[in-house]
Amino acid sequence: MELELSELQELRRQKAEELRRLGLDPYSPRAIRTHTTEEARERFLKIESERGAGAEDDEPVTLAGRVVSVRHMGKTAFSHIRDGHGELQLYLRRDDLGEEEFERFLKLIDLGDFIEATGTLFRTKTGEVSLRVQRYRPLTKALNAPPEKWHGLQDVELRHRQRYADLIANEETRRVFLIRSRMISAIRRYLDSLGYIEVETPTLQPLYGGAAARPFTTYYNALDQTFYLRIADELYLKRLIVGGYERVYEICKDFRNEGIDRNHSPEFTMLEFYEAYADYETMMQRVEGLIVYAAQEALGTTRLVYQGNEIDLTPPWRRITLRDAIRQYSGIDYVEHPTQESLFAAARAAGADVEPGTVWPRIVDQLLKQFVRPHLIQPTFVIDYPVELSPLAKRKPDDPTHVERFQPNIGGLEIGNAFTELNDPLDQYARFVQQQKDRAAGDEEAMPIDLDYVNALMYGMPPTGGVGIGIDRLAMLFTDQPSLRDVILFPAMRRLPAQQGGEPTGEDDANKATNSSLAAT
RNA sequence: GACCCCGUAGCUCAAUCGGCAGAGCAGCGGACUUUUAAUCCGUUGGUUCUGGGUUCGAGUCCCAGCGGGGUCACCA
Repeated sequence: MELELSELQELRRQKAEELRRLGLDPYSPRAIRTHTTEEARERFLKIESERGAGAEDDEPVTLAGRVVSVRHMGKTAFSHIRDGHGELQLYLRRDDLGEEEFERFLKLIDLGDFIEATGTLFRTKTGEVSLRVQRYRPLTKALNAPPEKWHGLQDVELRHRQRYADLIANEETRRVFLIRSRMISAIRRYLDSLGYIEVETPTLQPLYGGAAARPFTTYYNALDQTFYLRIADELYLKRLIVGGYERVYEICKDFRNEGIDRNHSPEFTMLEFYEAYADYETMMQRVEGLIVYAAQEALGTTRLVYQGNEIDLTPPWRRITLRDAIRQYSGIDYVEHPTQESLFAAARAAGADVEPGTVWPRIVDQLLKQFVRPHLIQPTFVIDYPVELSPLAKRKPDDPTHVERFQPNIGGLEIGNAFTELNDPLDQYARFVQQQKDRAAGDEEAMPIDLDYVNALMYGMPPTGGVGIGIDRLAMLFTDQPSLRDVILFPAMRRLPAQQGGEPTGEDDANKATNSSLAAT
């Protein structure tokens, strides 16, 4: 099958052919660079500080990178190349390169190509550190022209479908994912420094649990059974606490087969960490410490701006019980409305967006979402949730209707969920049974009973605190992005017919799976 | 899943009330030996997302579809 090239692509292909005719490989197997652009600039600044203004390097350096601009002026040309560390200007003169090489650069090197350039560092009269090129060599011919140089790539769909082009065109995109990466590595360093061990638990699970969500379903051919992509790793991590590890964490993808919006993605990244002999008080301090450290490492500050709001991460963070928060922002005290009918009426009267059939816990949740969360701009722990909302959390000793649970909220975003873990196996079993009743009553997201987990608890889990942090939401906060998709490198998109080289072959799996939502369709 | 908005050159965007599809960047040709979105002269490039319909005439209006975005629902 012949790949059809556009007019512009064909022109560039011909230039690649011309390079070949000249004995130059348009797809060189290797680059031989001596310095990154960053190292070259540092080198020159050092030389300049030693020898004074006007100094020029006397040793040649070789740089490699993508040509991102060319300004031709008769018998000279300026060009910027970009590598993974930054950009540096090339200064090309016909008198330095010879007429043939100089013309060849102008004729055969395009924006987007990778080249290698050797020369000496100096500062132009306009003050820019530059490389006076003695020779250059093509490394990679780009057949696609880069997006518009001034506006970059704006089309949201293209930016997501072709993230590579977005990264080439938009400095901001490069910044966002760099910060995300630094944030995650800082999180690992922080937990490692506290003696946490990083573990890996199954992505494909025979039974899903640890959260209320609809799973993606797939078929495990080798085991001849339906499996689920994990919606959480919670129950596995707590099994490890049962096993005797004191501090464990995992950063992984969770999958929830639900809607996509600016705060939700069916495939998202979660950090969960569990600590024996700790409770939710301890874990609040852990969260404060973790996020402050990550911000300091990734951003160099603990004061940030999210969507126009200035946020100060300095601990201690505000704490407010869920009951007080809802009372303060909606005027409703849900404790005074223990029945669905009563709470529903009060919620409706307050203007809450709830349907008549909404169950009691969901009304509470709606009140939280609608009235409280938008006000939680500065870091705030909302604590102590009704037991009905939290089947895996431990009850408060002085109030068995509530559990020791908190959710950190920053910038109006719910960035996590945590509690003192329920370690009473019989209470846990009873909660599972209640979930099963909810499921029978039509709650598709109620958790299935996990008897093996109950069995694990029967071996004894010490008092334990656990936390889940939504890494993507934290990345939104750190990078001031309004949508989760802006901090996910390759957000899921519908497949375009034109994108396929052929039909995908996932049919066996799709046919066997009772729910083929995971399989290619 | 419902509703609303968007889809024009490789990219960024115009196109009056329904009346000859245009500009900038990129590309191509040329001038220019320190430029910074270089500048200047010339120039190529269109299935206006797809398929129907209305009309003398559709980028524009109507219907359906595809793709994306937003709001809602769903998402402890």
